[in-house]
Amino acid sequence: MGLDHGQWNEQEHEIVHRIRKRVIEVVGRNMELYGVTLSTGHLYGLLFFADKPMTLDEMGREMQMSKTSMSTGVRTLLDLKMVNKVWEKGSRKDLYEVEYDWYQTFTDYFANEWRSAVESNLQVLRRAVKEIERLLGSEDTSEFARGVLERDLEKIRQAEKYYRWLDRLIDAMEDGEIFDLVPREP
Amino acid sequence: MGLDHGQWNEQEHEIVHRIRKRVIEVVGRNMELYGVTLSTGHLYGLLFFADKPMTLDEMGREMQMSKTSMSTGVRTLLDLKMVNKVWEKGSRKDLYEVEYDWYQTFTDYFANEWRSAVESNLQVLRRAVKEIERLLGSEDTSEFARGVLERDLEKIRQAEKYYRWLDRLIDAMEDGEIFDLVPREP
DNA sequence: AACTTTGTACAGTTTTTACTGTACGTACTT
DNA sequence: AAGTACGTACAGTAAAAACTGTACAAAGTT
Repeated sequence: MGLDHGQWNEQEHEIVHRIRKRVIEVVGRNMELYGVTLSTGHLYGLLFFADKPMTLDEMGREMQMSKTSMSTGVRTLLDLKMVNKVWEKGSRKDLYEVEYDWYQTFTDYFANEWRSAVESNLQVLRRAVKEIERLLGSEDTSEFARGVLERDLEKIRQAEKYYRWLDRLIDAMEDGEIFDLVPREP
Repeated sequence: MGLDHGQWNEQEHEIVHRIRKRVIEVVGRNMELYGVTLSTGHLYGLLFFADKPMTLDEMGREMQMSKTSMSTGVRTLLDLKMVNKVWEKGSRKDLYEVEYDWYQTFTDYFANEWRSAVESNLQVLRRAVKEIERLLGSEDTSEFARGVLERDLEKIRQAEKYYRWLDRLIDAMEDGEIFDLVPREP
């Protein structure tokens, strides 16, 4: 697990390895909530315990997986801002380490993933509202169609309200207001 | 799309169908954030516009999919509390309709999915902390191992803090406190 | 009690996703 | 300029997930 075997005995190494493995396992598993693969979650766990930034080759060795997989895994985590690329002079390999500010990770996740979902939804909903309103205003629309359209419109309006709320919630996460309501531990 | 063709002309039906389809498409797509399949997302969209609770057979007909798929899809949505089972006397089929309170849906999602993730993580982390503390207290642990263990312990403690925060955030969602910070629209 | 209808378990198939190995472009070294 | 090391694009393969059809248990009807 990337630990120097020279300076301690095999038994101690085993114990640390076992503890880490269990933590990595559960952290990795629950990362599926962020929509990442189990193995990408494990990669994250590996980086979490690494005492220094790691290269793709090192990750591949530890994970017993191809460098290609490490490359794609790391990129996923970069997109989620869960790991950072680190520069170290002298090395021309790319180095990566986890973002240890998990509050930041959490709020970034919403700012990235949820925001774009909310925006695209709102856009489509607004367009649908417009179109329905146009139809309701038209002479040619039958009474029966009016009924259907009005019910749809009401539903869509409700959905819009919800998405606007979600948008504001994401704002509150992005600008840290959320920590007024639910404070961090010191 | 489950609409009675008798009472309006084909053209009107086409228009409504097109509008709904676009909304269903985007709602369904973004439901992948909740970890559900695209087709389950579409099923949700279908139910969203349905003017009455639907049976599995009706869903299958509309979605052009097997009843088995509808059964599993609906169950997924039930687990997420995104649809409700509805009773209607006279019918011995199960009927389902969407939960229109999307605020509720959102907070339930966190209360269900995220809560269990947080709890399992905390449990494992606490256990790891205990074990590390025991090792640090032992005479047999080498200096080098102490260094490693102390660094791990610090990381795990940070993680614990974060999860406790998340736990409180989920509390705030569950009991509606979140709406004090980010109010619903009237 | 025999017959229907309904929902789902299960096995098999198709589709999608994850993963690997090779091949190559870029950039640094000599 | 030739050589080397690095990351990733791409194509192929392995693994996983989604979906279907059949079969059957449970509950209702005749």
